Amino acid sequence: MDVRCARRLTRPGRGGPAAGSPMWCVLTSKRITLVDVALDAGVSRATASMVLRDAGHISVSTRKRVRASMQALGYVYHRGAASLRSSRTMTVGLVVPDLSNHFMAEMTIGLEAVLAEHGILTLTTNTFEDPARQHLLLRALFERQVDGIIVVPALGTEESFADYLAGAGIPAVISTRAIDDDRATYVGIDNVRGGELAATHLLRHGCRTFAYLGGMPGLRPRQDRLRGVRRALAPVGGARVVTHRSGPATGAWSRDLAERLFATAPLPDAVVCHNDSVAFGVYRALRDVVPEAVGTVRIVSFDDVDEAALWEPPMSSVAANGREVGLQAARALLRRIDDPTTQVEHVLLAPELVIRRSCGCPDDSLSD
Amino acid sequence: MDVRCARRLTRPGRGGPAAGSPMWCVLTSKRITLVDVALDAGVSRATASMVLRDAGHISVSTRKRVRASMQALGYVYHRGAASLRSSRTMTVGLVVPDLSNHFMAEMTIGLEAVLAEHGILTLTTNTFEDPARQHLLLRALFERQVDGIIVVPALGTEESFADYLAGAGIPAVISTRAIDDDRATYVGIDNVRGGELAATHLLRHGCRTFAYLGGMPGLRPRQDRLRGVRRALAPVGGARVVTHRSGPATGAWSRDLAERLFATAPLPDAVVCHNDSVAFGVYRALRDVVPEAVGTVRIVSFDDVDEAALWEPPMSSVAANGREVGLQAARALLRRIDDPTTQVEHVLLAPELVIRRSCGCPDDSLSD
DNA sequence: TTGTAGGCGTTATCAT
DNA sequence: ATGATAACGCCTACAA
Repeated sequence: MDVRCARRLTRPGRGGPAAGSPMWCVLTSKRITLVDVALDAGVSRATASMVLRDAGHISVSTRKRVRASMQALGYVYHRGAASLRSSRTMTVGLVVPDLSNHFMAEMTIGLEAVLAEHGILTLTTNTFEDPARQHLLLRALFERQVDGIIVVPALGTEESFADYLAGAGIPAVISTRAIDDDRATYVGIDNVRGGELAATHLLRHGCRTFAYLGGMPGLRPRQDRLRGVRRALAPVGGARVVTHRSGPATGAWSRDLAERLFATAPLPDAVVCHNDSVAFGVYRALRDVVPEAVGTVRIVSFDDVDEAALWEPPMSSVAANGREVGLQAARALLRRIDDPTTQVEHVLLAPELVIRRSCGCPDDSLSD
Repeated sequence: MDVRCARRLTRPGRGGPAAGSPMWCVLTSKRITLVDVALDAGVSRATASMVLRDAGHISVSTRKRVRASMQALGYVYHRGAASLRSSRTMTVGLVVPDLSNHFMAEMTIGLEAVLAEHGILTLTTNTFEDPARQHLLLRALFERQVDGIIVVPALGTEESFADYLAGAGIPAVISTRAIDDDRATYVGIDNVRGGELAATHLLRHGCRTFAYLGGMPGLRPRQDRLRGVRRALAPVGGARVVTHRSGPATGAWSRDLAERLFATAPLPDAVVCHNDSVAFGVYRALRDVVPEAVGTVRIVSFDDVDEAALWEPPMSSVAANGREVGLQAARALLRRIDDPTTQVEHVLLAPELVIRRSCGCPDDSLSD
């Protein structure tokens, strides 16, 4: 008996397994391939392949026949085999330092959504901010012949990383954390502008002494935001950044820091926090060590996570739309995959200051 | 000239590109394969393949020679081709409804870490709680021949889903949201126990009227937590759940709801929130409509995200360790991939109540 | 210890 | 419009 003639084996007449059930393959553990379909439909592999991909010119009747066979046999496309031949895997790699960071999770979702729209799946990898791990993961991605790659460089990523990436010869986009390299597209938010936005608003409230808390020193986002703050302060006499401390952008860290900081030194007029978590930690510390200051210090942070609006006081925050960054990054990558000769791009998304009460506004009234 | 003899083309003597540079492949766009390596090292494809995988018995000298050639030519393993032959892709699929949910992001990280440890990469897909999308993504995963799959079923997933999954014949684990099916391993937290923990503690504070807010009605976690609460209340005379409302477990939703709820009805003694976000929204509503109640209503939530400890008042929360769930799920999957005949498991992780002040404890003193 | 000869499931290039 | 045939890059017997 010809095993290839699967249909006869799989169709036990009325009352058998539902049409399209992969029962047969489960029972015999023999994979249904295109030749099974072709045989069943009475055409050649080539023809079957073409109807599969809607390629070439196939008569309606054959097309129908082949589709019916696919259905009946429970055929599932073997993209791996196809990739071997077509050298497109319809898979891209994503390398992020920390998926539990809300911004990056949002970015990932945005990315994944537009890629999936195009039939492309995402290999997500988390580096835990470890460059060595990042290198390993990148290699693993290359071994899988990803069609493109999106990476948010880990803290401590060396210069050579850019070479490695460029050397791989596949479309790449760097996101969120810019690096000094012009061979890969970059997509991120305009952090300098964000810093300016925050500082300018605080200045209007009459603030003159500023603190900047949180964010890792080696990373561009912190440098840029701080630069933005300073740029806004520069033209205003007496306005300056009196303290800035770098560190992991977490509430646990900032709480500890702020407890020590505010117990000894005089409070600044304003503190701009690297992100909302940092601000949350600062508030906790304030409440615990100098509760009377909670209503006085003006605070602005970055990201505008959902909790910001619920915080007491409602947090003024520079919104960084991670979802949008993801969308844009994916689209930029798609453009380069489509045509690798296209110009390398630098996409900078404009942030927006969401004014609530932590900055000292009585409510949402003070327009910007 | 034989293109296969790559070494001569790629080694322009001293001063050329760094050893290991994939310069050649970039210039000619011809992929370096195992036969290039074999030719360069003067061995057969098979031998080269074996040193690649540390299989068989190869003499040290050949092994060294082959490795050197791989290095020199900038060879990168083509896992897709290998998969075609070995039928293992070293790739698993992950299907989650919402990566921006902190618990799921944590789970994903945990998962991905242990899988990566084993050389397995994760195809992450987000369903946005859409069963149709979930079906599509699942199929895309199958087409890529994933070695296994981990899924957190989307809201509205139908019964047939279990059949589809089982029919695919690949190792699968369901996580976080149990479904009524015994063909796939399940890994999640013990939500009934969690509910009991929360309610029991609140009972000790003298609470008798309870509200349960948030969580979607069709999902097991909500049903289980509520069941746990009720089970704890049952033996106590006069204690009961006076209101329970279902809905998306977000602060925006709960804030709206609570504003309406607490403006009209009398406040319950205690409210247990489906997760921290819900609790945050409730507090915002309380502050906005009945500020005097902020210190009186006792609140316990689930998840214990970082913000919970920083909240005012510090939030008492039933910790759901997403990272750990991810680890366990990955390990369970690995076991089934290793040996598909192993028993299907049901792993239930014990939650832990983290007591802070929102429940009414003066500080961390009231032991449980 | 090493080499030879298929084959994995698909797509591409010819013919017909 | 359809069919035969040769890749794609690797792995697995089995033979030497």
